[in-house]
Amino acid sequence: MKRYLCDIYESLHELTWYFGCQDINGECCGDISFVEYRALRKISQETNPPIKLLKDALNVTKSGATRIIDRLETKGYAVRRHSHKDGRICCIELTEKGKFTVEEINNRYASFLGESLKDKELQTLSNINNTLNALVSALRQQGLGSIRK
Amino acid sequence: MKRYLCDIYESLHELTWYFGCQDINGECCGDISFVEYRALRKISQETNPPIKLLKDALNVTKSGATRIIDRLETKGYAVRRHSHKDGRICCIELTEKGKFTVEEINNRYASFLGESLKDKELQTLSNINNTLNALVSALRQQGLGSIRK
DNA sequence: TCAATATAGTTGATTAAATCAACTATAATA
DNA sequence: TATTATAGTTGATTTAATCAACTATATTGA
Repeated sequence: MKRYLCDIYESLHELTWYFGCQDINGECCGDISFVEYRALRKISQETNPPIKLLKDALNVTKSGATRIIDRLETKGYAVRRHSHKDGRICCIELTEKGKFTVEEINNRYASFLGESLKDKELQTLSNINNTLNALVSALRQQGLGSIRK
Repeated sequence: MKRYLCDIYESLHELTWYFGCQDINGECCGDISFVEYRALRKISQETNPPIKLLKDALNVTKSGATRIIDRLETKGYAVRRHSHKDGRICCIELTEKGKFTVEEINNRYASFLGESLKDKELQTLSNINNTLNALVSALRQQGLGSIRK
């Protein structure tokens, strides 16, 4: 049991290295940083999320989130819209450029992954997928909420 | 195939969130940052690695690596030793405090993981482990070297 | 052998990006 | 309607990275 956990932890660390903090061969993100990419991804998965949601998703402070959006806005990847329902909230929306870019980067990572797994059986891929899903939902269940102000 | 890849990529992103960039409930690292922890881990896995190895492992520039070691040294987690074989190289060594700390943090993460998986069969854990290993070695094979100066 | 080149690491200056604390504005509540 | 809570922004500061120039040692090859 302990042995398995340590090995799994070890693997997760290494996976993290590949997917968690860096470009792929220097060609990931053009003029956006990795957190900015993560922000774009999150925005693309939600419908007009408020800044607070990004703060939690990215685990930064709210001023940190404000600034990430500032940067994305300046570079033309996203815009702030005022909420009609609640005047305090601003809803983040991707521009066309933002949508295009997040897709492009997603594809680059996915094809890197595809390249790595190109010799695997379909069954193996399905296994990997199921296993990761199980792992993710176990972790998600346990929580680990945002810890920043 | 494409579908699997996207899902897998999605899971990896989420795993990354849990293990790749942040503290666990604010209680991970005390006075060391996440990259510093990664550096400690790497040092603990090698025998007196030179700075260059850390630069590659952490994907930072060599001056970046120098500074990470500076910090670890100042805080008493590691020391530089001169190589006897090659005067240009300095070998990084963990102090007792460093060894203790990296173990402690490893355990904290592993037990977070263990908590999440506590209801799983041993067989399931074994599956997860095998699957992750397969994934990691596939990625490792494909490369993705350091891209910093 | 020794000049040229390569490698390992450090340092000063700069930049990027985060934090904190104080602030404005709106909404919820009692 | 006064109080409190929530969403977001801003100025000042801090952390930690980069780049370019540097020192020191090792390797190479004419």
